[in-house]
Amino acid sequence: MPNDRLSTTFAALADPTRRAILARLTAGEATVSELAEPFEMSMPAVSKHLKVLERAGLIERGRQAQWRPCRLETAPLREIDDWLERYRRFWEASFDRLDAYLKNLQREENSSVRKK
Amino acid sequence: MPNDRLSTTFAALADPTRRAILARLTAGEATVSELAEPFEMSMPAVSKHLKVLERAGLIERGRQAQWRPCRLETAPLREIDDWLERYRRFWEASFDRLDAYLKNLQREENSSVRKK
DNA sequence: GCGATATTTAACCAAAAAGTTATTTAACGA
DNA sequence: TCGTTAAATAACTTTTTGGTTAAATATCGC
Repeated sequence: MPNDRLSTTFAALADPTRRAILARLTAGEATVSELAEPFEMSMPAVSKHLKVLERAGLIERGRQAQWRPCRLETAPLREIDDWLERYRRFWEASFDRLDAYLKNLQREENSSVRKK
Repeated sequence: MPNDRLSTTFAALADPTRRAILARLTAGEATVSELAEPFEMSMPAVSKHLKVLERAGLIERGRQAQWRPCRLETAPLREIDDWLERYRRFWEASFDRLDAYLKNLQREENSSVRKK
């Protein structure tokens, strides 16, 4: 919960409900009730999730009568994309991919053996 | 704190200490003490951060005598990169960038007016 | 085997996250 | 103005996070 921008953005994205809300908003604006509909949780809970997204700058809210339509704001996602840049070279070379693939295979084998 | 992979990764990245550790590891493997050195916090605290990174699959740890060298693992970052894909079209067209820029200007004007 | 070094684990604490229910605010429509 | 609908806020609870200090574990060098 540090308050620098990147931490706030990552924290906001570290919840599947909030990511689902963002995904829904790629289809266009939606009201709070519409956003809440797919989830088995109370409206105040959704309201809190929206506040987290808003404070992170991932959504903006307008006003139309008693509705507060939400829309997606991608600036913070762009910042994450920029942050990732530094790490891309570690996977973009194809030999790195192969290497990772092999390590992954190995790791999965190990863990399934352990689980037995 | 949900336990799906994306949430775990985002949560791990939502802390500046942990991101600094990852950044350090782009320069190569490092021991726990080496990683701890720049921070004003106890070793156990760093150890906990490393455990969070390890559980997220962002680092792997080896053994050399009494040292546990850590190295970067980028697979989870790749997953974030993939997740971002869906949102890229919202900022990649140049008119979107201009649009965002104008909205931003507007918002800043509004909020400074409100603050007066 | 013993002392030193590197790291983890245990036990604890304060603050924050994520949910609840009940209440309040805001705006509509008749 | 009154009832209804949409949403936010208040007050509260439980769990998680991120830190602490003190103790335990593992491995080296001798």
